Amino acid sequence: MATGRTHRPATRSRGIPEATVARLPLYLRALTALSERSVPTVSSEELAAAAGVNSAKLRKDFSYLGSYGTRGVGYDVEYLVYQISRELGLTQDWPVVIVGIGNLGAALANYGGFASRGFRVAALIDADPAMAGKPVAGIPVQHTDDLEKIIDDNGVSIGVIATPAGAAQQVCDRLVAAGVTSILNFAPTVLSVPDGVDVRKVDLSIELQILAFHEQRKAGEEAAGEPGAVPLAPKDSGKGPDGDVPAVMPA
Amino acid sequence: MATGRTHRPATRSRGIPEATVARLPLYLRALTALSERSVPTVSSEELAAAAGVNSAKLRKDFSYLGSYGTRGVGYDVEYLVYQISRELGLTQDWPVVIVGIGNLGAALANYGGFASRGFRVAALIDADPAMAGKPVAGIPVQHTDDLEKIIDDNGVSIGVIATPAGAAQQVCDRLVAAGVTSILNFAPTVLSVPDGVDVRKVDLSIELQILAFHEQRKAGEEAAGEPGAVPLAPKDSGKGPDGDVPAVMPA
DNA sequence: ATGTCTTTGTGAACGCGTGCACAAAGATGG
DNA sequence: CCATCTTTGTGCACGCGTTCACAAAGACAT
Repeated sequence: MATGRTHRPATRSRGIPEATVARLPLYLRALTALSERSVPTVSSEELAAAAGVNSAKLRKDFSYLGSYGTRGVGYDVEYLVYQISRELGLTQDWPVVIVGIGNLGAALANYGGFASRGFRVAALIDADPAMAGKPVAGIPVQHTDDLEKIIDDNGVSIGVIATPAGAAQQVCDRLVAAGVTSILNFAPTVLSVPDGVDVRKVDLSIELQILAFHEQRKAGEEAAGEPGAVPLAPKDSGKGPDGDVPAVMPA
Repeated sequence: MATGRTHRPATRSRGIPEATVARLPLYLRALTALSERSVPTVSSEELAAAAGVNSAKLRKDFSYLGSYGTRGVGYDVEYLVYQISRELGLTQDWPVVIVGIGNLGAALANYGGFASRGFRVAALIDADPAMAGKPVAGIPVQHTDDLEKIIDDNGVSIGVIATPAGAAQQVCDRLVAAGVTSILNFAPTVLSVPDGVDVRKVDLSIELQILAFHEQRKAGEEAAGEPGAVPLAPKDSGKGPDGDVPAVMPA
């Protein structure tokens, strides 16, 4: 691209495509593994294979960060680890609160992957008074009443919601009002937030349903032999006819 | 967002776009809520709002399934619930095994969202002999040695991997060899699988890293000139891509 | 220095997904 | 039966992301 200066004001969002941002953590993980094995350099081909992506895509991704490679050699592993870490903002410490300490919330609190890289569980919050003070993963659970104070005292800007669906929006509103601007939502609900707040959703049952769709398609195809000629209902998966009938027909 | 699957042509001759499939569970959830409130019909506008998507997108999504709406009225809720359920393959029962019963695996076993719609936890599997026989979520944990037999006996085609990263690929290989063709992977590793096997990845730390990127960008931008609330000043308030001092230069 | 070989960085084409805007379809009321 | 109103279904254009293919850049050997 431009061999000279960026042709755009600094106030504009840096031109890194969202899809690229989503892959940077993947590259970082692969690079960290290489770094631990003291591998000095790596080619786009090798790294792409380790990250499970196309090598041209990887090179283009890195080109958005700048020209950190050496032609004929590859990329310097340590240098790239640093650059990606910096780009992702992992050179600083991010305090995180987890709200909703049920089975999932407790698992998240115990999850090593959080602390491993830049993230620190600053507090655990739950609405159940019986939980208050009880330590989970070595951190005492605090009551929802103190949510705003906890956010403020710890300078938290990232919140994790692991509450039941019914409580998620309310918790979300309070987090945002208290200053949280990034939310990772595990509750099976659509959260509405004001502009400027990022929400990422992790929905376990949706992932399973998507798998089920493909699974059914696979089963249907092998029954039909060749796809393409079946306009409707390749549904039987070999488990026998189900005799389902629509509960309601359209008027 | 938590995507991640093996690259494949995917679009069969008569295929529903992948992006649409990913939204169907969202619609289904919204429709189920309406159904429980005995709402007879719903317009694309209302349903789209409930699902958090654009109404034109929703109508186009439904058009891939067929013409189930009535112009001037909207969509019949019950009928649409049935059609989407059928399309996703949720009218049949999907036995699922969870491998790796640590904090996360146990949380998944207890997660109500699984059983709620078509999915049934057929077995819990762990490599730790001390876990064997111990009930989790009312289901006794079985040892990894019996993995193949369990898959076979229960006709399992969907597996959930919640093991440490180091064990994931090996577990994956055994699942696939035993007949599993869809895998939901929680381990922070890239799994390689043969063609015909679908993998979806849920990576908690990647989600957080993506949030951190946006969070950093937001913090960097507001340094450019907005008076008033400055919640917390990031140490690395580096604004430009250039100008920062790298810790390590490429050799 | 020069040539060869490796690997990056990127221009360009392509395909997918999104959203606008509108005509067609059907309900509803007179 | 006709007019009007509501809402669907979709043609179309646009932008993003992916991939190919190759010239440029540098390492390395002679």
